[in-house]
Amino acid sequence: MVRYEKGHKDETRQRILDVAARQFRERGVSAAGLAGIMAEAGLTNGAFYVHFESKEDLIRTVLDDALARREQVWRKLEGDEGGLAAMIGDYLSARHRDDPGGGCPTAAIVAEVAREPAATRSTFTERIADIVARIAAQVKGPSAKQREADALAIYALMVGALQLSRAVNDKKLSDRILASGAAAARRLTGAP
Amino acid sequence: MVRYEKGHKDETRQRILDVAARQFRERGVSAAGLAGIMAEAGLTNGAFYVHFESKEDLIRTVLDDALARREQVWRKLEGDEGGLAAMIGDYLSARHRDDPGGGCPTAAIVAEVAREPAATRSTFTERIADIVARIAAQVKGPSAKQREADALAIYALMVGALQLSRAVNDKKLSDRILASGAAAARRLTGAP
DNA sequence: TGTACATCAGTGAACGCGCGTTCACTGATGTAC
DNA sequence: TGTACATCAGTGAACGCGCGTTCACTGATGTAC
Repeated sequence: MVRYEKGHKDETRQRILDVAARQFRERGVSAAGLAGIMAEAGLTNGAFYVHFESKEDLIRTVLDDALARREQVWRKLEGDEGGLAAMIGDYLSARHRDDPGGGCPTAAIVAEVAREPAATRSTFTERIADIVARIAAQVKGPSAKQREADALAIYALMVGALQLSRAVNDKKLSDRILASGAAAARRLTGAP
Repeated sequence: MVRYEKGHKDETRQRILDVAARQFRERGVSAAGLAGIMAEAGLTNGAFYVHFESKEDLIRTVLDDALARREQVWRKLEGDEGGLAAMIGDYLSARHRDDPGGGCPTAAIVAEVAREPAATRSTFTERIADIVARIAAQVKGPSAKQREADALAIYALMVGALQLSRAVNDKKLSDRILASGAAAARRLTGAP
């Protein structure tokens, strides 16, 4: 019925991943259903299992894929002097706050990841370690240990502030959370 | 069938709230079902609607109740010199990390709160504002504005670090997240 | 060149199950006469 | 004092619905002879 061009299956798989990544971040991992994801990808229920073993497999793959893309963004900063400060401002911006579906997977689903099986949490751990290493490479500090510590704190602060800014129902408070978080994160970078 | 002692209904209601607060934090708000909550409270499905209008009503009430209790803990620090530093250490401890069900509701469900209706988010906002005000009262800073900004950043950092420490599947990294988060949060208090 | 068959991404109905919610009913108590 | 009735926290079965997963089937293509 369908003519299978070369790479057709890979494209379909990537389309499912993209839709799932968005829905997981927008609705939450446990609230997003496979039927809804497949429908938005233009497919029916059954085709899901041609591409993935289970929902857990999908979650793991989405995390791996989405966080790897995030790391690429951080990697671009390498060697850029004011890059980290700019990245902090971009992360804690109204635009990012108002687009959870297209934003940081960690901020959207970190609490749900904590409840997932070991395999999923291990995938998450590897990707987070990479991202933290990117931040650490941009931080001023007397030792590698101190730079990693500061990078961990900066990332935690960004993730926490973005989530709080999304949860509160008061625009001005939400804006203050973003601004205060960004200012404090910059202080932690050790920049003059 | 049951003899209704004075305050019996209030006790039952509080028991449902306590069980729900624990299950919401342990499993997540959308993954925790009413039937399971009622069963653990020693009741059957139907009795739920004698006490609450809907699941949303329960979520709102749990948030109000659990965060008000959290604020009481912060309130005890008032006037205590090293109280804030101790509180940060307690919040970012292995004990708190390993007991999500009995811990901070914000760290456990803030991302889900962001997806709730306005009424729920407003309740959350009020309680968060109270807690941040408690932290601000303990922070050193040149102005009320700066103290609120620092308090917001400290709270965001604590929430983010606790969540990350729970999600990663590497004990040593998890411990480093807690320690680095606590050290950075203390730096933000403005203490010498 | 034409025919038979294997491949495989995708279809769509069905599985058992748990969800939030509703409702007729129970039965111990308090109140009215 | 005894009887009739109202109250109401709680029971337990049922509602429609969506969940993750399974599976017999479809039909366009590539391959073998």
